[in-house]
Amino acid sequence: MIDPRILRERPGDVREMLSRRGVEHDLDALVAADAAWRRAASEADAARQRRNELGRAVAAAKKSGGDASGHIAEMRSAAGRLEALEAAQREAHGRYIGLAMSLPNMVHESVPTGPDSSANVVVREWGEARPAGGEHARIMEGMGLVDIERAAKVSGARFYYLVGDMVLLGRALVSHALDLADGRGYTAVQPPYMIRRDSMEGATVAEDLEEAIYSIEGEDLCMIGTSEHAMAAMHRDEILDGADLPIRYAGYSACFRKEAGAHGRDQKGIFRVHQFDKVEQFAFARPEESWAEHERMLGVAEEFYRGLGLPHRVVLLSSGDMGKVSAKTYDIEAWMAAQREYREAVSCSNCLDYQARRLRTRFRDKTSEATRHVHTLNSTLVATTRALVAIVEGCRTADGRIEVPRPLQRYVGKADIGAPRGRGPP
RNA sequence: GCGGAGAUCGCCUAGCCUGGUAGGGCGUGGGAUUGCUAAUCCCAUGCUUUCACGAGCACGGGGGUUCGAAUCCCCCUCUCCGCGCCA
Repeated sequence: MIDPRILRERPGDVREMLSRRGVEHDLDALVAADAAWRRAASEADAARQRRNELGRAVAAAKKSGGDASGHIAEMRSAAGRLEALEAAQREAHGRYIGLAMSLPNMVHESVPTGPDSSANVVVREWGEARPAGGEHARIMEGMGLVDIERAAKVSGARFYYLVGDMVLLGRALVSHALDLADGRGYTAVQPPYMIRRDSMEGATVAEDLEEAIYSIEGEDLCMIGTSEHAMAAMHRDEILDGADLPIRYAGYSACFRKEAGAHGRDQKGIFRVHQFDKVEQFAFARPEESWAEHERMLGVAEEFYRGLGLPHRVVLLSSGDMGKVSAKTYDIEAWMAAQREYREAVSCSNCLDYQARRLRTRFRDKTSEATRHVHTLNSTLVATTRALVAIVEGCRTADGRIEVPRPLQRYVGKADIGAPRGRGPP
């Protein structure tokens, strides 16, 4: 949710945001609902004040043994009026919230304006992006490192069994990411993989909830699409101590995605799947420090890919390509050698106070001070499946083995991966 | 899953039976005094809104009864104890 003050004082800026994002939204209805709600609230407020005064008068009269019947009669008639005013207030507030919750976040001035990814801007490139022939699905299946067919039989499309050394390599990515995060001031957190619907609604927008998120039938629970969802909601309805900021978490979890809008895209292998493991950077920051935190966070993710020796580039997403909760997003796109393309491996966003407002996460330095909403930021450190694809396609030796990136070797226990020693599935 | 007990302003707690402005202690912040640390005293210390005075809201959440609910009734959530089941 954006600050209602922006809506009231600078509606032109909000309109500009909508046009830059290419999103339709009934702003007039939202502004009207805001005004109606505030009016209804102050009317109901006045009626409550009158009721409270009368209540005190009744109590005083009864205490002194006097006759309170006159006041009680007046309260009786005021009660019906108050009820009607409260109903009007509830209705107006519901209308306002409904419209405000679906309004996307403001867009930062440094974000390029454009309809889609074609307007994204490449910020920098790293490493030598060499094309290669071996497609990850074929390589991995050929070496018995993944079983897509049986996963399809058991679970359906976009699932996979990882097998043998590929499991160790995935685990190594997670271990290395957690160690790096620890060294950069992040506290590791393994969050709940299912969260209640109202928590999910605070962390994401309604349309993503429908398209991307799995719900548990018969329960008020959703599967997280990323640990970001669980981390963002972690301090909901809290007032944090400003001295504790920034709070940096490295969320480690499985991620679940419906991929409902992706029919036909990236069908092969483990590139686009319903489930993967991810280590995610998440930060709660002071508003005046959040842009520096954003760059810092991107830097940690870049450090991870540089350390693995994986060629990649940093891209600043355009206004039309960004998520609705983000004010500015960088992607790190890793080189996928067989696709001969850079593809998204990391997404690093500053959400300003948009999530914090929805989740009521605030802070202050002294109890005498007014509360302010924190800023929330999130960035992938590593999504295992995407990184595995980049490694399998990009790190092949002349004799067809997969070279384990140096920082991962201590976790995998070997320098390269060949065919399994007769233990893989036939 | 069954039985029992609970949830009050950062922490502890009173109030609930018997409905009528949510009180106290600790901690924290500010001030006074005392040649220091300490002790003592005063003020402030849930949230929202207001330039301010003030007003409203708040006793886990939501309904209901009532002129009026922390208090009575119903539903839900969570915590603790015992039993059952279980990695």
